[in-house]
Amino acid sequence: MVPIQKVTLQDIAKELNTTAATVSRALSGHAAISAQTKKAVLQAAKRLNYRPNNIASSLRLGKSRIIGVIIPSAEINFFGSVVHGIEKIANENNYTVLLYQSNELVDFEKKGIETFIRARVDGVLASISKESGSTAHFTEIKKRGVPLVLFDRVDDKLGVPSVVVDDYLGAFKATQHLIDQGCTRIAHIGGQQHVQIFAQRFRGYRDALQRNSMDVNEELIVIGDVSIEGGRNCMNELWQRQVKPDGVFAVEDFTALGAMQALKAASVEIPAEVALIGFANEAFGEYITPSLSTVDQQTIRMGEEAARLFFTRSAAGRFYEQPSQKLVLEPVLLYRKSSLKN
Amino acid sequence: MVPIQKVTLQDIAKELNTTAATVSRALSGHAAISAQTKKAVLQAAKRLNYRPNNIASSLRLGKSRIIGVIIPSAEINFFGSVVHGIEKIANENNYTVLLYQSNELVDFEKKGIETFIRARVDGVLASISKESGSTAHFTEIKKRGVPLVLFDRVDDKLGVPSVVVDDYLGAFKATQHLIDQGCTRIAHIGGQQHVQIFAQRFRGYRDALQRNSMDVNEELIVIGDVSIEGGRNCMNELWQRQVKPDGVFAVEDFTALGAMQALKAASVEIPAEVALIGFANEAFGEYITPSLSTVDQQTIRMGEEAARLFFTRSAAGRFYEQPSQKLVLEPVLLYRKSSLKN
DNA sequence: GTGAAAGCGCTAACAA
DNA sequence: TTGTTAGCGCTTTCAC
Repeated sequence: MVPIQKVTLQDIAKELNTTAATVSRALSGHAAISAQTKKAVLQAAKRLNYRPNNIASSLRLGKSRIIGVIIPSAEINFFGSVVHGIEKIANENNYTVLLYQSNELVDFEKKGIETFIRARVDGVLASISKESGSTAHFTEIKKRGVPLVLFDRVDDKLGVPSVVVDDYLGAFKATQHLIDQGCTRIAHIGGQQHVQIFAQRFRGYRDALQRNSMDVNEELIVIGDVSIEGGRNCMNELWQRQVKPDGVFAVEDFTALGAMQALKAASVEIPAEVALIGFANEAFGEYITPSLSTVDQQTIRMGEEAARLFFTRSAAGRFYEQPSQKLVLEPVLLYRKSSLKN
Repeated sequence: MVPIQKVTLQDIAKELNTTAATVSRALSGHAAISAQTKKAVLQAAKRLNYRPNNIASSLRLGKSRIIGVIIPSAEINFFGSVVHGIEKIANENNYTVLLYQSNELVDFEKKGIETFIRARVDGVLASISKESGSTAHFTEIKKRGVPLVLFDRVDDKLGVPSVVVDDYLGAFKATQHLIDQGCTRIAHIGGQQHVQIFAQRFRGYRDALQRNSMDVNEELIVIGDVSIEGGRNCMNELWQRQVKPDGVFAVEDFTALGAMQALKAASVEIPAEVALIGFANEAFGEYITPSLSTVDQQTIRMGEEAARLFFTRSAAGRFYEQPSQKLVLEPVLLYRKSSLKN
């Protein structure tokens, strides 16, 4: 039989023949309180094992000290890592993070938004699901005056602050790296071009070639599904064409993994015959053989910056009464075995 | 300039010349309400874009409809997957899940517990961090009458319901599988024996050998650090000994990965010369070459069962006034290329 | 420096 | 079927 404790400010007050108001002030470090009372309250609180009821305080204050975060999936390393960054800053500000997974589906996204509004979170940080045709449901958050910050998968049309990584630059750097390794026939395995970030990576690839006075050869470009399967198929197709690549920039790590599997199956040496680089720095990249060169997207910083954007803009006054900001982070190249010929 | 909406039951009531109580009843599907009123309320609620304030309702009802979950790390695939299972059942019951990462540190664990108590969560599901010398801080939850369910990393001494996987059986099956593949010198790379689950996996390995009338040879057993590095070192040590194994059961997937790297470095063919199997079904196991055979720990089900334990026991009356249960799930073998000789 | 009183938004017991 | 009233636990304004 377990006795249930439900100690409130009242209980402490009774104990000391004073009122809840005084106890509240003592505990919250209010200035106008005698050292003596304060000490007595602190002791009694400890003795009775008092724990503040955040629900009551939230109701009274009209703020919950909770940030709601919507991500497509916690199982994608990228998002897990961003959340880490968010949590860090949130903790520093005595905020708690509530997580919601959209599973890349608009319906879940809507449910998440609904949940957060009901929970009266103080702000929402979100990365938009791939499925999102319409992003209208996000305006509901804004309409209610609840701060919204987008990260990575953003929609500029929503007119809210956001944090992204420079996909164009990352792709440019990755391609330049292959050029530096001596590759002369660099292929690109790309993703659906209606997805902004994939299109930008494609642009970065082309521009890097041109900057180095190299031709952009259609024979070396193949667009497919962004997945292991997709990478495998694209690589096989590339390998059957006239011109064989000696370097491959894949739009994303899982795609690169598929390409690697296809090359291995064809007994092509990596990186000796074909150098390979991906994008995203997924966890498995370190573990596979050869380890996969890739572009790190500064995930932790992305999370930190998104959270900071929420806090600083909220502190500075009404969140939406400031010009919308877009923070662009610089990606970092990770040189691993799949691309280093030396 | 964004107008901020703060619509309450009162606002709807005024609109319809009735009271908040009636509106509340209409919205919550109370029986004693006229179809007409109900319809009018629903319409008005929609028109005014009303959203219930969970904070107020939680305070009133004394329950938050939130489950707090404490896990060591979201970046370990295993836990991410368990959380998925928890969320599924939570959603079905209209509950929200609050996640807290302990980073394997007791201090964070304590902070998580503190946060959850303040947030007045209706229950806590937790997996204990590796560091946990003492688990006394968990009694704080129980003492307050808040339901606590442990999963995977449990402590029977706490006397709370729990869900685990049968580590002994998983290890037994894994070893039996290597025997079935024709291995006759099966090595074990084990983890620190003071960790319960590692000791049990060791036991399963030995018993499987004995059941098949095979010797347990000390030459084929090496205990080390549970990590990639540890696996690599242990494998190298094994390979320098008199008796060379033709099968290896590693205590865990990362350890198996290290072993695989060591074998590859020594140009040993897997599985032809040495068959290899791990434990945990980490994501990378599918992607490496050869793909890693392993023991799946029924993560989703573990999460589901833990959540169900919370709901059913809570519904059945006072959570702690029932005998404590321990649910043991049966692990499932995943046959992949690293162990299949056929 | 402390107390009294009100109210955040909701729900439930009771009354009508 | 609906209204009245009270109160969940906290914080804050206004007195004193």
